[in-house]
Amino acid sequence: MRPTVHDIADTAGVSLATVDRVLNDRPGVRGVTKAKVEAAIATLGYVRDVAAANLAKSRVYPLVFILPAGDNPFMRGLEAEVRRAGFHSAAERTRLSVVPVPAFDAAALVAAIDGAVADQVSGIAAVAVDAPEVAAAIGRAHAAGVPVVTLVSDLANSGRDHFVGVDNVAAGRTAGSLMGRFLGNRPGPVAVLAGSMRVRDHRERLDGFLATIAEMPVGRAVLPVLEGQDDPKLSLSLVSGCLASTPDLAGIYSLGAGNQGLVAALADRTDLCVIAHELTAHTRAALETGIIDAVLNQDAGHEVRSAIRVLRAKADGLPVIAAQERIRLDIFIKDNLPAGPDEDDNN
Amino acid sequence: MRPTVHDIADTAGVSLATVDRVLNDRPGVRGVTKAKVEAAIATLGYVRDVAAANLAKSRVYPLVFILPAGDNPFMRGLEAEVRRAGFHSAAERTRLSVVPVPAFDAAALVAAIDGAVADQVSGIAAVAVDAPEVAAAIGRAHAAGVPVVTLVSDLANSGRDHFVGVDNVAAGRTAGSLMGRFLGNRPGPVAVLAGSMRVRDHRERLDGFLATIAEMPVGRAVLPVLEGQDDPKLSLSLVSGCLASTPDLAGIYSLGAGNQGLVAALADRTDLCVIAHELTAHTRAALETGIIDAVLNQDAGHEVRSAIRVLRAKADGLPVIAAQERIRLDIFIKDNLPAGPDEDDNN
DNA sequence: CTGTTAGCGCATTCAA
DNA sequence: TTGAATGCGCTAACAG
Repeated sequence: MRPTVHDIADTAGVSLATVDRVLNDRPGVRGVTKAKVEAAIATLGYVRDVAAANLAKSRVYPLVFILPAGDNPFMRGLEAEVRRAGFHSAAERTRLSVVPVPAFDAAALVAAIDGAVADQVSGIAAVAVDAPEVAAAIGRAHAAGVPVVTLVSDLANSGRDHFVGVDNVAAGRTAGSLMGRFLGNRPGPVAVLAGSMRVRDHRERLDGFLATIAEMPVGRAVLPVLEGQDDPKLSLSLVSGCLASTPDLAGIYSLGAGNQGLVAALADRTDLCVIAHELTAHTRAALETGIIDAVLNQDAGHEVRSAIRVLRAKADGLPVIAAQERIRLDIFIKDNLPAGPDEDDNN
Repeated sequence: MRPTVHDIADTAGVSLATVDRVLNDRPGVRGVTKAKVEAAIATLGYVRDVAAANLAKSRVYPLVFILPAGDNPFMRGLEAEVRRAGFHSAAERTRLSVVPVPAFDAAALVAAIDGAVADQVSGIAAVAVDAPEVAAAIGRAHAAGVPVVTLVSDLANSGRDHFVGVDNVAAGRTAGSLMGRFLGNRPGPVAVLAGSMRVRDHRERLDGFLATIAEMPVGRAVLPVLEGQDDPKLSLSLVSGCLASTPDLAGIYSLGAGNQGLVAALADRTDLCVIAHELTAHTRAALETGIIDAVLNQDAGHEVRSAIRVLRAKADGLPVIAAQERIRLDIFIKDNLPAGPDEDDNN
């Protein structure tokens, strides 16, 4: 059997309580005693049974996810993943809740953050809106000892403890690279559809995309960004207008919002090279029919689980293993589409 | 707080032991009593705390991974992931071990399987070799009540409980699709490098690839398969020979073995479209220098963790959630390469 | 500064 | 057929 706290207590000649103190480095242990215990730990190769530890603690960790309301499919997917994680969170002794706030509404986000702090939660995950008052609220939470992670869209200089999301510049580069390869030497400009240039993740994706297109051997123009405000109708009309006014359009890069309008505007035009972000019912269907050529995706399930792990670690004052919490950028084409509309695992 | 067994016992007016009996549906409970308890469980919305249950059981699950020896980087990566999982497996009360067997050696694999069964392990994960005696050994293990999962390469009709790995036909299709798009209307045949056509996963990948290439609007010839036997030198000479004898060669698809020789043979030829399987040090470097255009990957970490979950579930007689255990096929290009040589999470 | 003791939620002997 | 009591490995009062 694996060594237990009793074993180290015995071989170190101390009591359980003392062992526990050095294990959780709590104060009130003499240097020599501590050394003895640590020696015993080392020689026995002790590893703490976290399950038992959590059981004994019987502490619960109320974690709150502050997510944009509305019917953005990706955000709704995130929420679904939180609920799914909540189901299994029993063993982890976490209590998950979701607080919806109007999208792009800095004031509402600030209120939600302050509210969570007032509620004594042990961690906050929020999709950041890029505004100074939001940074200030995050700062207050941090000052109050409540760990905060930004989700999907980051907010630097806010004092957030961690960012859970993909490298959006790399995502843009990936899109540009695929677009360039798929188009080959076919002439014609490409268009870009964004939700809003006021959100950081979209800006970063665009930067990466433009840089890669510029590096291509084949020169290619990028039309001015279409801002669809995540509104299906507006997105549809913008894309339709672009198609009408640019007969030689070769491709479209959708930064992540307005995919429904985009697909509607394209109808059955499979001749363009279209690359979009986020795998949802709309993009999946369009991928299958050939309207969209590739979808770049961040796995909402992985993000939620990573956020939970990070918040718990921060709440316990434990270190975060950065390499383990890196969120991958998935590339999907028609042929490697995961089977169901249901998402995956683990992790 | 969440309801516990005590709460059920109280509201049902029975003892803990009785509650436990119906929870784990063990014999020795009258129908009426059982009904009362089940009613209490339902009304209270009880969910069992698995961590506490495992702690109380203090049962350990010795699981053995039978992996091909040798220096195939992917297999060594798998082994590394088993060790990594073993580190965290403490909380899961699993005891992981790795048994190396010579690659492609059916007899050795059979011996290893029978040995594990003799050792009373509670589960076996093995990279299957496609041979009847292996199927028979798996059948014996199954008959002895030891669950078996095949890893990476499957073996149907063997009675294995589950297969952990990617859909290799879809993987081949993905490769063919990318190859076709990247090449566009550039003329020239493509070559295929395999380890051996005797392993099922390679055969399936080839099938998918050929099918997709055949469906392409641009007709394209596929040269006879080069079998490198997972030997760097042989692979190198085969590819070199092919390059010499086929000046208009447009692309190469590497089914998964011999990437080191492939990269060596290509030297600094970045004009070919090269798609390979498995992200290793060699393929990663070649992706960065442009020798390889895309790498298809199955995440070894996910596979190992999935195998563990499945074996534990089988050992406990619990159902496996198929959707949750599906292994994804990752596409990597230069731009979405994960940062470190170190792998990830979760999960 | 260190040790004793009593649980956390569940499984499991051993009695009744 | 049912129940009482004990312990899994660890944490946390509370004493000393």
